[in-house]
Order: sequence, then C-alpha cells, then structure tokens
Amino acid sequence: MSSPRRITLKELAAQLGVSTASVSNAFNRPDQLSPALRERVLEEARRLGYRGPDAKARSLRTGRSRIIAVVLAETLTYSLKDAVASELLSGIAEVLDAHGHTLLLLSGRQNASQVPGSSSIADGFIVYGLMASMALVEELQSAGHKPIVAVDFDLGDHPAIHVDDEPACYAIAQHALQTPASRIGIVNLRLTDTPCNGPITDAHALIPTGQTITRSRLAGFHRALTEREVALEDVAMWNIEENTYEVCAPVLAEILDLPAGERPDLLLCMSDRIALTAVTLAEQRGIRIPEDLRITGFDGIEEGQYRSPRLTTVHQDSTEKGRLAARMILGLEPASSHRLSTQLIQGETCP
Amino acid sequence: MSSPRRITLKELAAQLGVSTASVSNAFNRPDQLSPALRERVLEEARRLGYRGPDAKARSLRTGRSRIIAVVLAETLTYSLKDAVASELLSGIAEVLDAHGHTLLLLSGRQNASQVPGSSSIADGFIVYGLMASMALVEELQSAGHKPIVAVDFDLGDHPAIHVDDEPACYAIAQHALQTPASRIGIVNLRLTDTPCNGPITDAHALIPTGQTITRSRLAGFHRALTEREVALEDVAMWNIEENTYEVCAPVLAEILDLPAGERPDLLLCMSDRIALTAVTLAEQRGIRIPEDLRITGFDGIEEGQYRSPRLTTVHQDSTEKGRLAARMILGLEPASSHRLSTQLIQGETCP
DNA sequence: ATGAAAAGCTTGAACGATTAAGTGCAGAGA
DNA sequence: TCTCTGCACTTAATCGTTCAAGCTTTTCAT
Repeated sequence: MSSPRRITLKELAAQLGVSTASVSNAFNRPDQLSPALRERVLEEARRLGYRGPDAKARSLRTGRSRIIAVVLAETLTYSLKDAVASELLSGIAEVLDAHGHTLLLLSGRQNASQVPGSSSIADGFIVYGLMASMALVEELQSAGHKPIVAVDFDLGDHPAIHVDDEPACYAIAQHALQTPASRIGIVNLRLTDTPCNGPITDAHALIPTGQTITRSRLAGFHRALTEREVALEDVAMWNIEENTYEVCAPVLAEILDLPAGERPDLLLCMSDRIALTAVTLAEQRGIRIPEDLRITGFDGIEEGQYRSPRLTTVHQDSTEKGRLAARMILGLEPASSHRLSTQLIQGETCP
Repeated sequence: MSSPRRITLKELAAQLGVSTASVSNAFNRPDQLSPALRERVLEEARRLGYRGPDAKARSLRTGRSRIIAVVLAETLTYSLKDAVASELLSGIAEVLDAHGHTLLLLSGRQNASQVPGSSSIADGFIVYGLMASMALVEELQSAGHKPIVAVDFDLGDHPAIHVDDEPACYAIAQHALQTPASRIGIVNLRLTDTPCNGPITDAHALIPTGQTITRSRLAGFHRALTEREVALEDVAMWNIEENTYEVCAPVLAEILDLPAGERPDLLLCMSDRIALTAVTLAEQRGIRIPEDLRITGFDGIEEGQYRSPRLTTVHQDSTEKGRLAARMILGLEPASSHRLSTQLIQGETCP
C-alpha cells in the first residue's frame, strides 16, 4: 500500500551519496565505518522504509541463509499431528529461534522431488526418522557440504541422535513382568518391512531389517521376556502401521474383543499413542485397568501423563533431542552421535 | 564427500558447449528448446551431479521462492505443542506440499527482529492469532507486496479466516443449560488485557479490547445465559493465560477444591485443553463427571474425542482453516474473509 | 523461387546484495 | 619535514540464475 516497490540498498546508498559498501557495512559490520555515518544510514533507511538487506540476495552472495531445514519422514500433515514429532520440532525451534535462525519444513515423503529443489537454500539439515529413502539422503549429501544430523535413524557417517531404545524397553518390560501375566501381547509400531496392520508372526519380527529403532525396542522386550523365561512363541504380536488413533483403533479393538481367555492381560506397546488407544478402547469395553489389563507405552508424551489413569511408559525427551540436533547443526556443539537416556514412568496403567 | 563444490548451471553449459539460457530452459521451459538438446542437458546434468538451478539464485532472480511463511503469535516452541496450532499447520502444509511449496516457520514473539530479516524470502504470509503486535504486521506489509492472510484475528483489510465463535459458544452453552445447573463457572482463555491466571471479575470481562475471538466466545456464553435468565453476576469467571496443562492446572485445582456448596457444577471452558485439564483433575478428586460436574470445551481436538469420557465441545476445523489460508495465499482461491462454521459435539462430559 | 513466420539457440543485462582490495587522508613518530 | 600507520570509505568483481531481445536457420504457404 505504501511504496510501490521495496527500496534497495543501492538506491539507499545513492540517496545518501555513499557507496553501497558503506550501507552494507552499516547493517552488517558496524566496526567498518564511523558511528556518525552508520547513524545517518540507519536513519535514512528508517525514513525510506528500508528494512535491511534482502534475504534472497544476501543468501546468494554469502551462501548462508540462516535457514535450517527439517526433513520429516512422513508427510508434514501427519508429522505435525504427531506428538513426538511436534516435541522434536519444538526443541529444534527453541534453539534455532534463540540463535536467529528459522525453520523450514520439508517432507521426505509427499513430494520427494521438492526437497532437492528447495533444499539448496538451507544451511543444514535435520533429518528425522527417514527410513529407507536413501535417495533423498544422497540428494542432500550432494547439495553442497551442508551439515546433516539424523534423528532416530542412522545415516551413513553423519552424526545421529538416538535414545537407548533397547535398554528402555528392557526396563519397562522388566517392570511389567514383576507382576505375573498370563497372556502377554506386544503391539509393535512399523516393525515389518511390508505394510501390515494387524497380527504378525514372530518370523516377521525377526527379520533384521526395516526400521531399526522399533527392532531395538522389540529386542529390549525380548530380552526381558527371555530373562523371565517366557517363551517368545507364547507372546502374541501385532503391528501398527501409523501412529494415529484411527489406524491403531481397529487393531486394538480386535485384540480387546478376543474372548476372555485369549485376550492378553499385559500389553506392551511401542508408543504412547498405541497404549492410549488401548486404554480408551478398554475403558469403553468395561475392561478394568490395571486389574484386567495392564498397558505400557513408549515416548512419555504429555497426553499420557495429564490424564487419568496415568500411562505407565518410558519417557524419551524428544524436545531435548531436537535441541541437541539443532545445536549440532548450528555448530554450537561438536557433531557426534548421541544416545540419550530415557526414564521409566511408573504410571497407573501398569503399576 | 563426492564433488568438492556444487557445480553450477554455467559450468554445465560450458561443459556442453551451449548457452546458459538453454540449460536454464531445459529445466524451466521445455518448450523453448529441442527435445534432443533438452535430453542432452538433462543427461549431462545427471552425469555431473547437477541437481537443478540453485534455489537462492533462482529466487533472487525471479522474486519467488516457493516458500510460504507462517507467523505464529506465540513462540514456536509453544505453538508446536499446541494441538490447535498443529492442526492448522497441518492443513497449511497439506496444501503447500501438494503445490510444491514449502513452509517456513516464524515466531512473532520470540525474536521479533528476526521476522523482517528472514521474511523477505517468503512469497506470502499466513499470520496466526497475532494479537497486538501490529509492529510486526506493518513490517510484513512493507516487505513488498506479498499476500497476507490472517487466521483467528483481524488484520487491517487483509483477508481473515475465523470460525463462528459467538454462535458456537451460544450453541454449546444453550445445550449445557438444558440441564439445570446450580452454580455455573466460565473458564476463559487469554481474555484479559493484562496477564491474569485465576479468578476475574466481570468488570474485566466486559472491557471490549484484547483478544477478540475470546471476547466473541464469551459473548456467546452470555447470550445463552441471558436467554435462560441467568444473572451474569452469579456466574463465576476465571482466566487462563496459556493453553497448556501446566498453566491450566493450578487454576482448575483452585476451582475444584472449592467447598462443595461453592464449587460449580457446570464449567464452560474456552478450550479443550482447559476442559481436559478439568476432567483430569476432577477424576483425581473423585468428582464424578457428569453427575457432579459437567464440563464443556472448545476446539474439538482429537485428544478430547479419543478418550473416555468423550469431551462435550464445539469442533472447529483448524485443519480446514489451514487449508483455506494456504489456498488463498497460493491464489488458488479468491482472497476474501471467511467465517467457518463449527459443529457441536455432544460428548459425555456434558450430555 | 520467395518472403514471412516459426523454431532453436545465444547474448547480455539484470536480480540485490557482500567483500577483498584499493584509495586518500589525518595524525604519530622519527 | 617525511614516512608510516590506521581509519574511513570506495571500487569493482562476484554469487547463480532468468529472461527479453536478437540472431540464424529452417519451414511453409504462395
């Protein structure tokens, strides 16, 4: 509405009768010019409505944009609704914001071709849970030598941030098994290589490929079960394809609707979303928690704690994962792989 | 690891012995050169690992970046944890992704100075719930003539997207008042001009400034109450400063810990987060819902529906708000203000 | 055969900044 | 007085593209 077009640094310089270099320095390197001139420049800029150097031009010239891209495994639409991913982003945003950087969201899934295009603008990449799509990763690699940090999966020899999935699941299973269970069920999250939303045989489960973090979690469960001398064949397993209520519900309904003698009385779930869906569906069916059914989760999202009964779960600090990833990307922290520790939360769904 | 530096379009052109224009056209305007040459260019690009035109340079030259910025009222850290904001972002991302655009997240709060800087890179702005900070808005205005869409607040004569807050709250209050209530409480969200987390007098509530959407919601409640001939002075009011469990909990604890004769038996809450916190705290205290206390929310977030008891609330389609905003920004839809309708959800917390 | 139109490609000037190198000048030390 | 240093500022190249305009060559109706 005001000016027909944004004024440029050059025009501002001309207006002042100084060189563009001086104007540039007034904004970027105050030590390179006299305070008097600097003040004149800033004053005139204010007067003409010049908001400082154009980000596009600046980033072309300097090669840096102060933009960090987060590449999410799933569609953005899904990731933004997922509590764990949101917490991660939250932590990332916290650090980036504090250091004057901004956050660009990219999806590794929806529009794979989009990533290389837009990506060359970012100064670095935080890649989250991107399973197989190595194609994309190679794209990023070759997009110049920008720093890359992986979260929740391994990515060549780039630094990766994990939590101690195996020990965590060992710990919670161990805790759960302190109380004897007649029928144990494990509800996995994206464990299988091929999509499968329902019961799985352990044959599937032992294929050592696919999502490594869920493999580790299962391994933790198995270690605790074995230690308690529970035969793994006696443990029923299911797989969930997507961490949403809608996808979890039918599988859990199937489990909870099993005849009383076959229905598990202990459900080890690989995510809080799965566990919370189990709690809701159990409550609807009048199945008492924890008397008739004990349930454990994984993640420690707020929703599981700020409700009644409080979910028994393992807390992973996704926010801190995000902060750490961001600090590494910004070079505030040496880039190296980390495995963060988790914390058992003894809630009410499996006391 | 591979090449020392990203190869440029110019180098690629030199390598092929053609002009840079042709290479550019091979990527951008296939109709401008022979299929044969185009194939040669693309082939050579593949061979040399050239990933297409550099986004920084391209955006400088064309003035467009295919990046849309979302400016959030609160800190990113907070917004990303908020279910309503996440749903909005989810809807925005869905549309942007589908049209090859990416999403840049900016916070209007944390680092106000950051916005003008990074903002010049975006092709358009979706501004969400940014109350008073008109300063920032003027910044955006003057940052060229980029489209701006406001969500959940009014922004000069830019198009704004709202929901029908007043009718929605009228409807849910009307529904709630069908069953007689002895003591009614309203828990407002960021209603007051000055921060206040606790009880408020109606004098405060009637100041017609501040957050307009919460004012509208209160007006809806008031209309229904008046219609039922409930004296507004008899309705107790509280205010919540931030839509998180941590901030809600102390205020709601205070309400629920009132002596039996003073404690409300109907609580009209301005958000699902508030209502759900009330449900949790009530359950912890053995207050029966809905027998001893009926609770209504606002927003219709998933968390309130995928639990037991299901929350009685008004559903606003935040995802659709996001989609609409994105479509308007991309020019897929004429830019004009909208007021989306809401939907009463008769849950179990206030049957 | 001829001229006009179309096709295919090139030229070269932007886009809006940053920055190494250079210039001129005032003041300090000898 | 003369050189030397440091300060304040300017010059001009550069970042990697896009695109209007120009130049050939081919195509095609007449």
